[in-house]
Amino acid sequence: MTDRKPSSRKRIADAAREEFTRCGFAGARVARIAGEAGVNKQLIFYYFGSKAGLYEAVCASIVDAVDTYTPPAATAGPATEQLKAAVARLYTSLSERPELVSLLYDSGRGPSASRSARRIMTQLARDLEEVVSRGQGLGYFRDDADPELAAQQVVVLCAGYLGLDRERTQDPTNPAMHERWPTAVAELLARGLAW
Amino acid sequence: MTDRKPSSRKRIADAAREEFTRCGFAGARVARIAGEAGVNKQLIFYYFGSKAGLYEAVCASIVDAVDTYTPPAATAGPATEQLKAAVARLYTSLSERPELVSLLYDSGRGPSASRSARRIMTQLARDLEEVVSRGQGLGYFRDDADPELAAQQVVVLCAGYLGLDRERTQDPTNPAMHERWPTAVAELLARGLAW
DNA sequence: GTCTATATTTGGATAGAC
DNA sequence: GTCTATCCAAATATAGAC
Repeated sequence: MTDRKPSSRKRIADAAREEFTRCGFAGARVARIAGEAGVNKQLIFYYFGSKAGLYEAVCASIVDAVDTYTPPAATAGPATEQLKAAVARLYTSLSERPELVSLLYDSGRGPSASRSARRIMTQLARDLEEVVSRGQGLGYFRDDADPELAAQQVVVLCAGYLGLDRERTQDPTNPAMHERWPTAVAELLARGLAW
Repeated sequence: MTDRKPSSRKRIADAAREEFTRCGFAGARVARIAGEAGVNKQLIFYYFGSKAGLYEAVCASIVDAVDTYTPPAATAGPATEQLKAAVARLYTSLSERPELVSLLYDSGRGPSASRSARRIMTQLARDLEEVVSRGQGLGYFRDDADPELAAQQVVVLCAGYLGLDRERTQDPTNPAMHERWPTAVAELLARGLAW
């Protein structure tokens, strides 16, 4: 609050995250990042050494953010409601943080992106997995279902959908789909997990 | 058979498809494509004018291939079996043609990739959509289900999974997942569509 | 820490011979 | 149609002043 303007380093990191998200590692331009951050290009090399170094720093901070992210306490009520809420949480998180989706689907194309992608995937699935397990324990869901698999299916359904061209998934002329998707995902899984 | 060696033009196009698939548009290198095709770099410009022109030609040929692709006649038997077979077909197609997945998730980053991605998506969903509709008509599936939505969910589940880092989805130390995934997808959808 | 100026390298593209 | 040689612009990176 007191700092009206973040440090140069932070502004660079923020601008870089956006640029890498939009263009991928190869398509990103250091000059654009500098311009967007309002600093000299050279300052980027001063802080991060190289474009690759900057990319790795960005990946690390993204991973950090999801690692420390604690999902809200479980909603009370029947397991299907909790599942619905968990899917909505995930979908919202991914919508608000396009860098997660981008990193997931850009891995293997940037330096060391694979490892980051793996951790993000695991972390994102965790919340879901717990909800499913708990639902099983309480007898709401089939006990021969695999919670890890179900969680992965949800993550793929959400991230995979949002990873498709934004012009379509967030098409202003058809906002319906963007709204309907998470609901449909929750419904599908609820049926998949029912006895 | 008679041509033991395809034309230069074709070899360039093939090499380009692989390079763009692996590296994306921005990461692809014209020199590497030439090397892989066993031709001079200049020849690429002679045929395709520019890197962007080459990319668009590759996209067009990919779209063409899926457009003319006719899915095998429906398997006889109960709808859930047909669904299972259709999912397996889709998953196999996508595994064998990584360029489809790549194009789907690289759209918006290459010239005119969006349009191609859209057509591919639609085309891939078609087979599935028919199977679901037919299953509904025969009373196997809930008639309040939306076949288009179900088909899209299947495509996202398959393409979204294969789009994740190959080191994971096709991890040799864990080939189990690569094998299990399509089965799990079919099972999930079957439950989702059941009465 | 931040800038100006510049070097270096890479990569897309052209000219022209054969 | 295919090659050799070369150009030019763009992009990463360095040097050094303030």
